[in-house]
Amino acid sequence: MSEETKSLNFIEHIIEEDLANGLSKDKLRFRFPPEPNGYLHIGHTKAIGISFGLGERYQAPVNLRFDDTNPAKEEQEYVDAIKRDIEWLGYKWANEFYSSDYFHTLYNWAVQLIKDGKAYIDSQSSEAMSEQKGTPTQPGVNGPYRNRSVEENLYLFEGMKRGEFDEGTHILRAKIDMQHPNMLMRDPIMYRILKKEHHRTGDEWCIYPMYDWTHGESDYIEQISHSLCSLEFKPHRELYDWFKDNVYGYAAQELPMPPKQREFARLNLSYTIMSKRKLLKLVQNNIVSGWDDPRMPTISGLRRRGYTPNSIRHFIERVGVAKRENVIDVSLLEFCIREDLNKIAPRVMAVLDPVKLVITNYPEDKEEWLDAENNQEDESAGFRKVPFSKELYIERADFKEEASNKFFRLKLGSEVRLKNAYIIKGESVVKDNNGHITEIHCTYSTDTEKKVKGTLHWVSVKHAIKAEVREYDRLFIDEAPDAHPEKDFMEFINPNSLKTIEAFVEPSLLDVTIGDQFQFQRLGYFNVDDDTTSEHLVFNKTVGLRDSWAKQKPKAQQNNNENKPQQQQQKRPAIEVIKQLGKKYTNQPEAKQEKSKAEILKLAETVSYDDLQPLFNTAAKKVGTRIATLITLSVLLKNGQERNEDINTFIEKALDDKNDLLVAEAKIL
RNA sequence: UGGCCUAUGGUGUAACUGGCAACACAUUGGUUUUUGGUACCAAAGAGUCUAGGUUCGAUCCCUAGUGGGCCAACCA
Repeated sequence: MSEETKSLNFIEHIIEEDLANGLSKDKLRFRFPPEPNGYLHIGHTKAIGISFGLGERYQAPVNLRFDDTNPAKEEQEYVDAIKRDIEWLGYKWANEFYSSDYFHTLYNWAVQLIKDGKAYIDSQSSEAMSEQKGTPTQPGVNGPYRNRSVEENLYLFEGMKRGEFDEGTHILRAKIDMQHPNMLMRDPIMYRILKKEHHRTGDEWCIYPMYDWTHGESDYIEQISHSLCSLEFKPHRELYDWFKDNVYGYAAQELPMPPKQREFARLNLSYTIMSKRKLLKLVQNNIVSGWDDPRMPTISGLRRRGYTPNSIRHFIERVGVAKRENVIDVSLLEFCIREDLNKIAPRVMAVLDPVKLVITNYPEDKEEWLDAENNQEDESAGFRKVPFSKELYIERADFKEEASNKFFRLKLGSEVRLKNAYIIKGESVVKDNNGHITEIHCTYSTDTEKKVKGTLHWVSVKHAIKAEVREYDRLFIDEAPDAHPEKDFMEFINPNSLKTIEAFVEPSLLDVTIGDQFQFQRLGYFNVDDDTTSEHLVFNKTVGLRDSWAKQKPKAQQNNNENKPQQQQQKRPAIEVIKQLGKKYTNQPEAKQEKSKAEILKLAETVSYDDLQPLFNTAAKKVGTRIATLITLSVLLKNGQERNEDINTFIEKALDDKNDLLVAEAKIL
C-alpha cells in the first residue's frame, strides 16, 4: 500500500496529524451528504472522490446520508438517481442514512436547548426578522421575542409540532448573538413550520429542522470523524461548532466523538455550469433532453455520453484538493477518457461525411472479407472481418484534388493506404454541375508493403449500414457562463451543441448493445446510445481523437474569447503592476527591460504621489523596485510634482548605489 | 463600511512543513506507427502577487497592501 511517500493534500495532512495526536484509526468515519433535490454532477464527484477515497485509503466506513430536511424540494426519484450514480462510480457506502431518521433526536435536543435558555420561539414576519438581522457590515439588533420565558417557548414549540400554527407564524431560533460579526451566528433558525408531505416521513411532521441544525448533529449522531464539504460552508463552521458544543452535554456518554468540519474548494469546469438549480433550468426549458442528456455535466449525462467510471475517478485524482478557487480545463477530462478508452475500445471503421470512391481496376462483382485488428493496444482483442468491394465511402475531408505534401491523404496522382486493405492511387474526379465532387476514381495495387504516408478508413458501399451519429459541442460558448453578474447564463447557450449526422458504419456493428464503446478509427470514441433500436443505430461521440493535423489548419476561427487576461490586468491598480515589473526588472535581458520601462512610463501617468511615496522606503537590495520607483517618479516630476525632502533623499541614495542601472536612472533626475 | 478564506508556469496540484520549485494536462519539436491515434524522447514555460519584518537562509512564519472568493433564503 504505502509506496514512496505520495504527497498528501491538506485534508490528508489534517487526518495524519489527528492520527499522530492519538486519534485511533478505527475511529475514522466519513460521509457524503447529498440533498435529494437534483442529479449528481461532475462537481459532486470531487466531493464523492474525496470522502469515499479517504474511506478506501484508511479503510474507514463512509456513510451515504441524504440531507432531506426540505420536503418542498426533495423527491424519491433523486434518491434513486444518486444511489445509482455513486454505485456506478464504483463506490460502496457503509450505511444508507437519512437526516430524517434523526428528526426525533433532533427534536428532543431542541427541547433541551430551549430548557437551557439557548433557543427561543420568534413570532415575527420574516421581513421583520431579516431587518433585525443587520448586514455583513452592520450588526443586528435583538427582536422583541428574544427573552420569552422557557415555559412559553416550550409551549409554543410543542404547538408548532402539533400543527396548531400556520406556516410562517412561528420559528425556533438558537439564542446566540445578534451582534456577531458572522451573520450565521445572529440567532439562526433551527425549525420552521412546513405543512408538506415528506418523501420518507409522510405527514408525521409539520416542523422541519434547518440545514445547520440538522447537518452537524447528523454527523455527530453518526460519529463522523471528519465532515468534509465545500468552501462556501466555511462560515457555517462556527455555527456547526456552537451546536455541537451545546449538544455534546446531552449525549457525551453514547456519542463520545465530536466531528470536525473542514472545507475544500469545489470543482469548476471551464465552459460549463455546476449549479443544480441552473441545470434544472436547462432541463425544464428543453435546452437539453433531460438530466442524462450527453451534453450535461451530470454523472448520468457523462455516463450516457460514454465516460467511464475509471476515467472520472482518474480525473478527480488529477484535479487535486486545495482551498483556492479553481477552473479545470475540460481538456483534462478529455485526456482521462481517451486514456481509458484507448486501452479498452475496439476499433471499427465508420464514415461520417461520405464521398464515393470507385476503384476502377477492381472487378465489378468481387467482394473480399479482409482481416482487421480489433485493438492494437490489446492483443487479446483479436481480429474481425471487414468487407471490401469496388465502391467505397471515404471521408470527404480525406481527399483533395491537389494539395501540398503536408497533406498526407488522398490526392490525384498519389498513393495512400486503405486501412486493413490495399494501396490506392487517385486518378480522377466526377463532379456535378456545381463543381461538387460526387465520385473519386482511383486504381488499387495489392502490394501492401509499400511505404505510403497516409492511411484512410473506409466502408464498402454495398455493405455499409446507416447509423445516426450525434456529435456534441460544449453547451456554452463562454468559459464561465455563470460568472457574469450582468448577464444570465442562458445567454451563453451554444446553439450548435448538438449535430446529428447520417453516417455509414461497417457491418460488424449490426450486432451491438446499448452502452458498447468503440473507436471509430481516425475519428474518435463513440458509444451506442440508449435511443438505439433494432432498426435504428444511434451513436454518441464521446470524444474525438487528438488531432495534430486539425491544429495546423484552422487559424481563421480563433477569434472571440481571448480577453480574460487583459481584463485582469486592467483591474489591478497601476502602482501594483509597476511594483511587479520593478521586482523582475534587474533579471531581465536588455530588450525586455526596455519594454518594461516603456510600460512603467505609461502606467506612471495614472499614479499619484501618495501611491508612490511608500516605495521610497524600499530596502536597498531591492534594486529593481527602486529603479521602477525612479522611473515612475520621473513621470510625476515631469507632470509638475514638486521636489521635497523625501524625494531628494531617495534620489541621492540611488546615486550612491553600486548598481549602474539605478545610478543611470537617478542621474536623469 | 465589518468578518472569514485565498494568492506557486496557460491550467490544476506538489515541495519531507524554513535549505533557491516538482508532477499532470495543455503547448512546441522529434522517433516509432497500416489510426496525422497510441507509445517513447525532448524543449519551452513560474523564481512562488507586492512591500516590510523575523532568519545565515522564506513559496513556507509575522504585519500591511493589492487581487480574487464567500457571508444578509423560514435553501442545502
